[in-house]
Amino acid sequence: MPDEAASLREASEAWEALFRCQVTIMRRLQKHPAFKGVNMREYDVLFNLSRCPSGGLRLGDLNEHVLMSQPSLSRMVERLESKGLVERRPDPCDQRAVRLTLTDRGRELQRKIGREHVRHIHELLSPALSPEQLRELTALTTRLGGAVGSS
Amino acid sequence: MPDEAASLREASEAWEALFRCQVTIMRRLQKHPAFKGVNMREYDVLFNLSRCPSGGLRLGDLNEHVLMSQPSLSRMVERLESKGLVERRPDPCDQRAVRLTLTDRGRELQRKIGREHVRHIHELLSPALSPEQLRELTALTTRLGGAVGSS
DNA sequence: CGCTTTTACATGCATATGCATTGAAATTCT
DNA sequence: AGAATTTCAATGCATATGCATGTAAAAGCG
Repeated sequence: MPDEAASLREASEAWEALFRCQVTIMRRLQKHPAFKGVNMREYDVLFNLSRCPSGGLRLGDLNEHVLMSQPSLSRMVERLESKGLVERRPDPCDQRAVRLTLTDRGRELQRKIGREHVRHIHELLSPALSPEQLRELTALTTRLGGAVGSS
Repeated sequence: MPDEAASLREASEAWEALFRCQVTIMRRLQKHPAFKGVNMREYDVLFNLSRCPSGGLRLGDLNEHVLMSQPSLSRMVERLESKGLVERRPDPCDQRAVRLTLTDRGRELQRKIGREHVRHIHELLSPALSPEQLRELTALTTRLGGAVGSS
């Protein structure tokens, strides 16, 4: 049986390293000129909407993928709508709900920012980790996120 | 020579997985009752201050470890000071700078929250990854964060 | 079926955040 | 040394965020 204290430490060290790594990379990424008109949080919303079938995504479902309170997200979507990037329409199956979709302009902007963003990510990560290490990191974080999300 | 497109994809998939994993875990962690009086961002400041020699940390240096603008951090420190958790005193070597230290109350609070926080982290991560995997994740993110931070 | 409870999103309001800028001290340049 | 530039933190101001709550639709229940 493994030592309790060591187990606590291994977990918190992993989280600390993951978190700090994320902060460091995020600080770099969000300085990129691509995020001049739309910040990373807003981009993340556009990105999430771009990755879902044309039916659209409900606000609550979107909210699960984003680090933000429901009211804040509601207002951000409102702003994105007034910028003509997102469309909110009532869900036919549930009159309380709202279905969100990208407008054409929204989709276009997401793709444009996405292309530059991906290149920047590549510039930051590829010099640091080998392809195998990148895949290993992907596997570990995918597994971890999945396990925590469904528990 | 590796394929350019594949390399772009590997890097952005790794970042996407890391980022989403971080969001999922963070959403869980910040709901913990330990963060009732002091939120995670504030705790992170206390934590960073707890990890530095008694001389204190300069605002700008602290800012590099935290995902926040300099003015926001300046004001957060102001609030933490008015709560009696942090002390700001002029840096003897540089009259422009401020050196931040935890007060006794601040250190005590950080430790108290830290203990519960560590336990919660353990509850979330340990069922998902083996000790070896946790160490592997620590190694990869430490390396990545280090490389990006110093580039 | 009517009544209670739960779910999905929006709003009022206080507070936190970021951008642009300032103030002041250190560093650089000539 | 003196002027120009850079660096560190604080502040004005507009905006974004979160908490508590409101509104309305759906689900549960006797």
